[in-house]
Amino acid sequence: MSDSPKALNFIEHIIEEDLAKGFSKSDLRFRFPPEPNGYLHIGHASSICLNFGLGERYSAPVNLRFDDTNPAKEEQAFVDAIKRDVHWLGYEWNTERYASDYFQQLYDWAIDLIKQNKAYVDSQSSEEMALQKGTPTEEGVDGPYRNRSVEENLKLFQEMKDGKFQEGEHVLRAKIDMASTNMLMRDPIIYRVLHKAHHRTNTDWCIYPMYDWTHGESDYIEQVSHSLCTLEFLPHRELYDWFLDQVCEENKVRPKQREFARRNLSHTVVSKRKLLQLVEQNVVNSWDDPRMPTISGLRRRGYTPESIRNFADTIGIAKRENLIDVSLLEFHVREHLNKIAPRVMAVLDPLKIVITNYPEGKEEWLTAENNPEDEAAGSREVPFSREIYIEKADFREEANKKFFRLKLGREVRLKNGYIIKAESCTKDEEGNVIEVQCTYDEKSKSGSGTEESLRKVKGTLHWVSIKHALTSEIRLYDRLFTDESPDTHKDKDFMDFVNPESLKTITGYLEPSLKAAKPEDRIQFQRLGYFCVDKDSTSEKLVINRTVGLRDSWAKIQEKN
RNA sequence: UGGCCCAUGGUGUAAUUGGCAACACUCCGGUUUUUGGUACCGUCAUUCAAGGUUCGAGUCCUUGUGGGCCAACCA
Repeated sequence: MSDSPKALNFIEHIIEEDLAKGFSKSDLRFRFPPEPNGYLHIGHASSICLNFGLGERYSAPVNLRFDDTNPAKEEQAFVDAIKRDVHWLGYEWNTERYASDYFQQLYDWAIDLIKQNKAYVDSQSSEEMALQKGTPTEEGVDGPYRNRSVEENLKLFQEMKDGKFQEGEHVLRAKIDMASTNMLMRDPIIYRVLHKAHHRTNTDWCIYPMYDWTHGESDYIEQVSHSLCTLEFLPHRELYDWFLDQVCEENKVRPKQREFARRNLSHTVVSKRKLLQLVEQNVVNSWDDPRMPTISGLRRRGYTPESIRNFADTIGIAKRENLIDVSLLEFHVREHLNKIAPRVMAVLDPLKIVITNYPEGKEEWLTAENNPEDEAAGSREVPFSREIYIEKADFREEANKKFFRLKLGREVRLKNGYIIKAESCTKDEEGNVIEVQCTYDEKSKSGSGTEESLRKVKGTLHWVSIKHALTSEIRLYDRLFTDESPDTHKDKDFMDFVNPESLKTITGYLEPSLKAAKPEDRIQFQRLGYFCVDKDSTSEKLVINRTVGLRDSWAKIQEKN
């Protein structure tokens, strides 16, 4: 894979340099480190694809490591959901790890730090400590407990561990430099007291290590060679390295933290807080609502793992601010679904057609190709009869030459069927067309090979036999936000940009072959778009989500007029 | 009145490490088509600015401009 002609991203360049400098390829190791306090979303997918993609490229192991150091926020349910989502994306982790597996080691190392006079127990309030910490432009000052004796520190830390203190009474801090230009080096807290049950260690501990102390050391324990995180952790690197300096042994791999810019997707938000707000305020129905940018939402929407991986692959990875247009994501679903989704006919906005010269009561089954992109997909039979539905938008009494569809006096091809001609139509009191009377050319049947069947007519319409149609609930999804970057406006709340038409529920009429469809089945409704059977479906009634519409150049032509 | 990071078409990412600015998406135009889909072809940049080094700069240096991050007992 490493001889792939594809251009390398800057992380890969770093790895190649390390390799060139003598780092052993067999020592390469990566990790994906989610905190189990929420659901994975499209932004995480980039990170997952980066890390696991590196694992594939270099045949290196990738661990799934849960960064579970804050029992106040973390739950087993999230662990399960995260594992399911990573798996669904198509990745296998080498080993499943938990930062909590290392609590004892971390504790032992903390004792060493204290003994070396590199850590101390601070007994001030967080407000007092914040005051001493200074600001980005002002140096901090040493606090009153900074020079406690090693013995006292040892004793207090032991008592913290033994549960002798309330939350907030004491913390353990690394003794680094209160005057550092890097705020994170101003004696960062490494342990706090938390009387909370942990989803894995239960009540074994009442002190919990902080992120900075935990993450790098966990990388070291796992011998992760390249620890990749997002840009906001860049200032943490100095601390990451400082902590590593305290424990690193010479013959072991020293992990290297490198930072990349998180990918931002247009027309959505991705912060856990905002996603939660959408759920709680019932803007969406759940975390896996098909409008959510969560992996579970995308899955339910009908996205394929391949399309998400291809998307992640083409957007790449870099260090600059970015806003990736959803159209790129949509391109990748269409690209994949075009290859794999069986074609099927469904009418979503029906107009009744009566074929007046077709015998009443007659029905015949026509052969329809399942997927023109995939011969192996075979064919199926669809029923045809005297009364069918077509889309309202496919008929006009009069129209100019650009309108390739059905109009009075003109012909059109019914997909997989006959050529029909519109003769007349009937309207309701308001003037709406409610039925069109057509005649068909009996010899024009698709695939019959007759001269008539080979006639070129400009338009081809999808249709469904009324008598045979299955009715189903169709959920038409659109972008959740009308603004491309809803949460970056200084004067407006992201909720102001919620698209009121992000979901339209209608009734659709489907060809009967869909009867056996199951949740997560993906299909193309010809000329309409890609759809996916929803888990809300019952044996009585299908519920079908629109994943994404087909590209629609007709809509563009109309927009221009 | 600090420190650090970043800047390449409308969008995202490349550029063999100083040698013809490339790929994908979008947009627009066209060819093919029993999906106005797919496929295929074509158009769209003086690389934030100004200086400097060099035979040669997107790449190196300086300054400026613009954007981002940093003061949670979160990760």
